[in-house]
Amino acid sequence: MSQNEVEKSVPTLADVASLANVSTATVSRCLNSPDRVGKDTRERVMKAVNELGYAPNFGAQALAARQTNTIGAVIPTMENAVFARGLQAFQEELGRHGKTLLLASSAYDAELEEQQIRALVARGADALLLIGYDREPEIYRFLEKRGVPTLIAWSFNPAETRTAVGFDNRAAMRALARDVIAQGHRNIACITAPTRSNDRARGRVEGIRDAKIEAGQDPAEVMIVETPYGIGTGEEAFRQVMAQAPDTTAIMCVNDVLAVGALRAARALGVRVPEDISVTGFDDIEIAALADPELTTVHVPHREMGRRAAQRLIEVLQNNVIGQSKELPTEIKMRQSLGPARKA
Amino acid sequence: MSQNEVEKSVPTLADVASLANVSTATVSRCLNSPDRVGKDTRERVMKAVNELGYAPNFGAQALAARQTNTIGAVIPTMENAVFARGLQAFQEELGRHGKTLLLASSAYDAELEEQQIRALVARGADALLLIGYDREPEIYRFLEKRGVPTLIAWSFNPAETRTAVGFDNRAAMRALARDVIAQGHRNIACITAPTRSNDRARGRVEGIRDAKIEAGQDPAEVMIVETPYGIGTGEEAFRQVMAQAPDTTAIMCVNDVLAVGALRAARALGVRVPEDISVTGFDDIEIAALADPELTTVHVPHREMGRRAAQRLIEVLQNNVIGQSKELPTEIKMRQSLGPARKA
DNA sequence: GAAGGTAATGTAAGCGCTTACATTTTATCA
DNA sequence: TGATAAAATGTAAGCGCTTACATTACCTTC
Repeated sequence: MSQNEVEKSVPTLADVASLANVSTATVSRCLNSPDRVGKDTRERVMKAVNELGYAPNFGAQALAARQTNTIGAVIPTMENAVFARGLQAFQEELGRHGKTLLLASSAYDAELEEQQIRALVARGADALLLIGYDREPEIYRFLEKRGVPTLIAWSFNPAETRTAVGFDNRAAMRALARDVIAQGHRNIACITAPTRSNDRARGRVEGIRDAKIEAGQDPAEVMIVETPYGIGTGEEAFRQVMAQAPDTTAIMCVNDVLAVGALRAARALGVRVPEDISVTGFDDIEIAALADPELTTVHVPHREMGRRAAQRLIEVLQNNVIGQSKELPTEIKMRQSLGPARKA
Repeated sequence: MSQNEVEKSVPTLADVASLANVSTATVSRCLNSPDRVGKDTRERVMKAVNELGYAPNFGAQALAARQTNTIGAVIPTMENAVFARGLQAFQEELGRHGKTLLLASSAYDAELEEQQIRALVARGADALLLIGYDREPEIYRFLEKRGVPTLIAWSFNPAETRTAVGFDNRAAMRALARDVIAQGHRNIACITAPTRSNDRARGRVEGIRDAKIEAGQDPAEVMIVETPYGIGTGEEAFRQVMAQAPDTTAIMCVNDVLAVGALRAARALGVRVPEDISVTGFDDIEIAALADPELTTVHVPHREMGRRAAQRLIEVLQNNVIGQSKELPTEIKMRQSLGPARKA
């Protein structure tokens, strides 16, 4: 020992160094690349580390190493099960690689999202995960200027240049719409979340129109009701469709939550699903299978998406190259809420 | 201008200072305590900041200021809606005060939780939010040694000394159990999540026993089935109760997810709820009101808890004092799944 | 056994910011 | 108007770590 007065404060690298009788450089090497240090030296240093209960100072490390081992994510909200699920997998994978998650949410508000992105960058996020492509070009410019690698999730669009790990929202909904049309439905309504600065919702709506066109029908026939995310808003939207377009035989919702709302409203109104009207969702979250009738929907591999996104970002940090976009497959879950169109 | 060669790299405080023709100290003051700087100087500096697109370097700031403005939280999992909801509110409130959330999850695993706590501290979390009291004393010692203020959420137990913002799990369940007993139930079963290192679940189970005792009944009569969190596991547990204790007239579950599982199993088995058997939940998440029959449960103010927890932690960082524990009220939501006990 | 190479360690220069303290400018008032 | 206080700004010393480069120790090899 060679101590001074009180051992009050937190030990630093230098304390460890002097205890182990080596230079700070050696201690640093011991901690960061142990094989570049002799065996007995290493043991001596590690012993000192334990004895002192040393742990590196984060700020100093970040400053000197120029990275924080922290990855940021900005999602619309954790209260939406799809994001909670994907993010959980994302965080788990990050943790497995020694990275930590910095999290912020935008409440589906573009301006708030921008603020949050800036905040995460200011907090030293080494890379960023963002949901969907839609965003002011200015933000992307900012990110590039700061050199923060960014990955898009939840969307995959071959027409876009940015790297994404996601699925083709439009194609997925188009596939489901084909099935709906195949059941004889022509008067289709769509309940959607706001499509402004939300390419996922917009793509899904487009998918329905695509299928109408394919079937030789007029895409303008599709009644669109835009409403915020929620069960209650889904109920209201259903009522609105019934009131304004009583001929409707199928309602396609851009997510399961709105669809469950529709189902509830149908029951309350005494409308039978699927005998009187069919309802479909999107996402395949837990309540989809729990609903009564069980909801026909599009299954999205949220967990896999989160996990892969994390892997991608970790790769970027290592190789400094963000690879190709990756499209994940979706799958139609045919359940009870979709049936043949009723006769007019 | 007074520049050298390429304006490639990220601008620093010094760049701003020389552009604005002031010292770095003044620039720093402009950014951190603007009122300590003259008006025109301030304007000149801010102009330079914008011109250069300057943003502070996180590591340097953290190192010099000895804080990161980052608050950590370790939760069991985001996939559980109660945590997603509470955390969402927590993060929103943090954001409102310029703090950022560092998030990790433990998957209900004590050892993983410890790792995550250490990781967040290593990433410079200024303070920590933890779920429940149960935890190795060693971890608390570590946190104290490192001087990281810690707040407990989701639990409130006057017998514990640590500061918490939560609710009294035991008392809440006791109250619900009283209502169950008042409906004539005596053969009560309890489906619970693992109670080891989970004082919330344990408290809820205890609450049932408390009520039994109050009613002059033997608390040992309560059949306990422990199973991991999930709808599927809830279903299984329900079957197990039916098989082993067919006299049971009420099943109290420690959370809504297990209860919904029980409800499903009941339907599959042709057991009517509540005519044949009553089922109760805990938490009051969305599916509780969506279930058929609607689930009688205990409403927990998750969002308020998250918000208050954030406020507390922010206070600590300012005043260096973590105040009194705060108990939040819960409320029994009487719905359809609880009814009178069937006659033997 | 001298030359040349490799492995282990040390030296010290930053990284970009905050802040205590020193200095200069401006305002106030007898 | 000069003394004095208050406000504005500057100077410079760290904060604790990483890492390029320099140095030393230790093997090989012919």
